[in-house]
Amino acid sequence: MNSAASLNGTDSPPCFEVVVDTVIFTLGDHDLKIGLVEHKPGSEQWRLPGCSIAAAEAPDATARRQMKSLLGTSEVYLQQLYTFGAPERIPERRVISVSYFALFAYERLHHHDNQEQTEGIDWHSVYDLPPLAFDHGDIVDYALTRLRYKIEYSAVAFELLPDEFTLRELQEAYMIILNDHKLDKANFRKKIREADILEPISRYRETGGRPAKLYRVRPDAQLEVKARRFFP
Amino acid sequence: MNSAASLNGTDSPPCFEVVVDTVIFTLGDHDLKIGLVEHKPGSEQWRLPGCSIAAAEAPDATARRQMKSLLGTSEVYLQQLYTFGAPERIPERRVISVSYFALFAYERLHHHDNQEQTEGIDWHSVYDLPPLAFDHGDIVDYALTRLRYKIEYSAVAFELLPDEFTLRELQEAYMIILNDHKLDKANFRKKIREADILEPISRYRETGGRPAKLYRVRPDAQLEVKARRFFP
DNA sequence: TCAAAAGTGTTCAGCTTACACCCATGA
DNA sequence: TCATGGGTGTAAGCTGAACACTTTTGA
Repeated sequence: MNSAASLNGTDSPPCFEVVVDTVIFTLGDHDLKIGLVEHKPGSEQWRLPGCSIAAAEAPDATARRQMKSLLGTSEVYLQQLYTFGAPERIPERRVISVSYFALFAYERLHHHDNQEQTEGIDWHSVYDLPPLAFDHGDIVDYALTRLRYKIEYSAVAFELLPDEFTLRELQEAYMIILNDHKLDKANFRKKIREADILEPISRYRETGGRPAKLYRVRPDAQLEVKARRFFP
Repeated sequence: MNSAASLNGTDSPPCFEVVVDTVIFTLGDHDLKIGLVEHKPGSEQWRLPGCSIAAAEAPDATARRQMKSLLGTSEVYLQQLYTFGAPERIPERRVISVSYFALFAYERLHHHDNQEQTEGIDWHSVYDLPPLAFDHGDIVDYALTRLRYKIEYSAVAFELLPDEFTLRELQEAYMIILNDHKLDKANFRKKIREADILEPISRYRETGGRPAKLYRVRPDAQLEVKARRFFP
């Protein structure tokens, strides 16, 4: 009954399978979507794409390898989220999951070289998800919360947009991710202008009315905004 | 060379030792300190207290068990931070570390029943740390960053204070943690008052001058402050 | 009566919010 | 010339920073 024994490392420690599960976000059809795979073929249940960590591999590398395999590129914004390890999270197995989120521009799904690689993945709106296996619903909830926090003090929203975009498209990205469609256009634009992270390019996007100027992220932009103090 | 094989789980996945490493913060002697253990007896190197996850144990439970063992109580604020798993992080071993931070009121170190339990731990100022083994310096840096973020949008600072405290003591806690000793007294108090999370008790603390009213956290207080928007 | 520390009110600059307005294009 | 969406300026109100002030105790 002496728990100090295991603290001292005198027992031989147990051994675990460790996987990386990734919530891949993308923006398309005016919606925020994540990539899911069918849990069992033909079943109505879905799960996050997951991948075992290899023996001599860092978790970050596992996540990148997974993106390369699923999306055809590992040039994806990736961030570790949380490690889920409740013993009962997967029935009759003991798997510890290191979760990540990935941000991926929708246009790249249809333009990269080996398009067939993405076939295993189905895209589902985060606002209308099917039943998810295991604790993957919790992982998605957590990923969405963290994504919303993240876009408020850094500029990761650009990772979900094409290289060139209009200010309206950027604003729409924020509104979709935050699920808040009441952002004021004038104030949004002023903030973006003051943040000094975009530069206009000399082309325009055709819209229903006046054409919209196209912008891109300044190559030297400082995307991490210094956090203001909430409290006190 | 087909990475899809391991994605599909057809290979038998490798197996890892997984430990919990905890950065235990406390406030004392007008300083922010963390608990360290000697890496090897008599060496000048230190490390974070760590503990292997047991076969049927959630990582959170491992962290609580560790606190019970080290501090004599598991009633400690605990939060998971990040999972460090680079293959070279520990020479000649393969250990994945799920890191946590813990917040613990200093007074409890000297008042709880089995005081001798804390003997393995030495307390070191985060502003003057000895050399740390492995990647534990990175873990501490990250924990400190996260603690500073956390106290700015939630009220976890109280976890580091005794049950009863003066407003000056609270302000000092913030100044020490943020390493910013220029907080304005009047503005700090106004913020705290408006946050409506404290209640005065009818006793006072003797100080050098006018006695200071003692406060405690309101039992029904909403300690997580809703995040304001940084960006846009 | 003085030092020390607790505790409060007031001003001003800067930011957020709300909203009104003009501009450029296609039908 | 009208509908549509792009794009901007400004006034009102709120927040935060700075600072001066009063209060209560012990020496």
